[in-house]
Amino acid sequence: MAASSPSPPASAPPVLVLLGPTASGKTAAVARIAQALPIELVSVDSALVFRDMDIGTAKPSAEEQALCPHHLIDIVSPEEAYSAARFAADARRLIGDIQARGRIPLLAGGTMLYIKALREGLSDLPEADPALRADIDRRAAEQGWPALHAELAALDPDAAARLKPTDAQRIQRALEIVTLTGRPLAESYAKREDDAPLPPLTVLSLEPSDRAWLHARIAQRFDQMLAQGLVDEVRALRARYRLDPGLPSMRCVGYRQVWSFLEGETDAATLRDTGIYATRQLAKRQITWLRSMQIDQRIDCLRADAADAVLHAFARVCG
RNA sequence: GGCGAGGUGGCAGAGUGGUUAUGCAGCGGCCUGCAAAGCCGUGGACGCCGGUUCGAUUCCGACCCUCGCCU
Repeated sequence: MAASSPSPPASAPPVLVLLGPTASGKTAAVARIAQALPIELVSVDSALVFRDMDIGTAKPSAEEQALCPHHLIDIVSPEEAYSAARFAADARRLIGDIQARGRIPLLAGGTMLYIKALREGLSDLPEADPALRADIDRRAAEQGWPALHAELAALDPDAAARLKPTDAQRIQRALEIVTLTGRPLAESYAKREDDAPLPPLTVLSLEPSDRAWLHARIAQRFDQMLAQGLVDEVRALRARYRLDPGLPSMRCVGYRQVWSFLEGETDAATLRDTGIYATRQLAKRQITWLRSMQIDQRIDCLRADAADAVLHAFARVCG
């Protein structure tokens, strides 16, 4: 449930968690830890799950991945969707497996909802229904989301009252749940999935004390991605898979902007600008998440020895 | 040097004699099976000097600067 103190009893094998916004240096810290502790990495990242999306997701290199086993990377096709619920189940299973091997699970990434889902559990809700969603999307395109919001209000006034008529994604999900269960949303939410208790988590974060520093790093990194052939990567993806811009994979930061560029909707300068803007905005949302989360220790990623600081903090709880 | 156009918030870009568009960026926040998603909120401006006026970002004049054309 809640995170453990930094020094849990020796009887509880530690589960390490490292969170941080994009470009905060998580990958470097993981590499450092992998050389010092018997860890297996569980990626907490909604973009690293996609196969063949390497450059734009800043996927750890083969060399980095060789330092220790990596999990939940390259596990779905860009044509598919992953989810917080799948993550929670996958991570839970992996933690058990890794500990059974006598190794230490390190969960690292920047998708805070995934960690929340793992820590706090989810309600017992129906999973996504692609056909139903397609139908809702079609009707939204014809009538607009406010109309669907009104439809939800007729079915479940309380649920609708909680959502803005503009909040497309949540209106869709609420409609989906209410339609599939035939019950008010609040009733569905009240039923939690009953999971076995999770081992205690030791949660660290890498956070920038200076936003300008992060912005500079983001710009530099995006330029690097472009230089490494991000545009060609997306071109290849489009040739190899049946993709459309509405897919979760193609809505990822960078990929969405390249898609638009390849469609001829924007020029190269706009691609660079919007790619950087989108990355900054992602980082901002991640930082907002972190501010409200329970974290055992926050480490400033501007520190030259940030990776070492993370390692030392984790080494301490590992005894 | 002459003529023309223009100088509006970090950027782009409307507009008005009095109630300060808008977009982008930034910043703050929300977050239960798409979350690198989706959504909400938000500060900030009229080149400079003088004049007209009850009142000028808006009208007039000078000046400075920018761009284009001409010499």
